[in-house]
Amino acid sequence: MSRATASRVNPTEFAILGLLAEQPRSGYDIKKEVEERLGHFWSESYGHIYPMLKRLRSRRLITAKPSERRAGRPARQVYAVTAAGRRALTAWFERPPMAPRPRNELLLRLLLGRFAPAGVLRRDVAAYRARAHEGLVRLRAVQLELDAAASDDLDYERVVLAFGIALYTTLGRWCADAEAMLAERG
Amino acid sequence: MSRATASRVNPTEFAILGLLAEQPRSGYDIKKEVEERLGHFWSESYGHIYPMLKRLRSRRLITAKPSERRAGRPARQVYAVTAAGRRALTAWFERPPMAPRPRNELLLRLLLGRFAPAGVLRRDVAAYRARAHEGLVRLRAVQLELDAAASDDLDYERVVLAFGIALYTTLGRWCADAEAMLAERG
DNA sequence: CGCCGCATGTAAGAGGTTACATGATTCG
DNA sequence: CGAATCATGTAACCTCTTACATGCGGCG
Repeated sequence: MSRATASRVNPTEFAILGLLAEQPRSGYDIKKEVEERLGHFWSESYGHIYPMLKRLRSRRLITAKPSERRAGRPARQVYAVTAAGRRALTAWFERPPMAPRPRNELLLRLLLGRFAPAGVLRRDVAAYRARAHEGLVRLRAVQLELDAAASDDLDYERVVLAFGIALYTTLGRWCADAEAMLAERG
Repeated sequence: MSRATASRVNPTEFAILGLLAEQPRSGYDIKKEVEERLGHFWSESYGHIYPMLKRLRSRRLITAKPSERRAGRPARQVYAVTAAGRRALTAWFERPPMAPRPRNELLLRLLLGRFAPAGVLRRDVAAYRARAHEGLVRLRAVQLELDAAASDDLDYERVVLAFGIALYTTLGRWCADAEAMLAERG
């Protein structure tokens, strides 16, 4: 009755749950995995991961157990999803993704460009282009690896990769055009 | 001394400051302007705008005065930037934009695709494509308007518009490919 | 009369980052 | 020995959204 709560879902929670569904990991591993595999379109900080692990555990969506001692490495907790955790993961997929809150500071700056001191926008666009280029280089390297291994399991990785490559390529081209416009002006 | 504070800047603050630099506006106007002109790449809520206006005012970066009565409209506060406000705006341009925290839930879902119930990802990608298409249609309409008015002042608007069009076009294409892959699989 | 658009604001709380605290082990 | 990597966590704080509260005036 009364208020239909339902909706509230925290995507970070499900990023963690999903990574743990792939295989058991520690908080540290999760952070690494996010950086290496999802870095181009996702991010998490320790200060968010650890409290979230605690919370997921208190809801019995994951379990923790200390890993067996590995030669000269500090102790670590390894987390794994429970059956309830997998159900929660499925339920998350069921509801559509939240519309992202758009927030592109570079475009905000450009739109307010008449108030910008000379040169700063060119600098910013150039930096943006450098990032896009760097991203593209890295993703192409990943692409080589993926092309080598022909497995259907990797179709999802491939489609995500294709997104990144298409995006960085487009951004790079746009930056070049934008820089040309800015150069003409100033 | 001790800690070098310096860096902390809130982009919302400067979005507001920038819009007020263009012309004096009320909180309501700011919200409208953000939605209409920046909606594709920026967003703000009343719950953030009003407290921020208060804060900017307490720092003397903006001033407030009640608007003259307009036929049958409620009273409103109109805010305008001070000289100090313009300096703060310039200082903001001086420092490079913050790197955005990447957070694309659709890609997260795709990467965890093996855990998704059948069909949901196709649904999500289709919705994404629909949004891209809708965005593209709207921006093309804006483009027609902009092309009509040939003014250098609008170069910034044009370059931002070009960004949106390039992005939505790329996203639409990628979605089509992604849907093809998903259809093949399931 | 009730709803819609205009208009301003607050309170609670979610979500997330940064900085800090701690400590083991490996490598140069 | 010092630096780097591995590893876990907490506390303070910022940012921002949602839901709520309030009220005017016009229109059907």
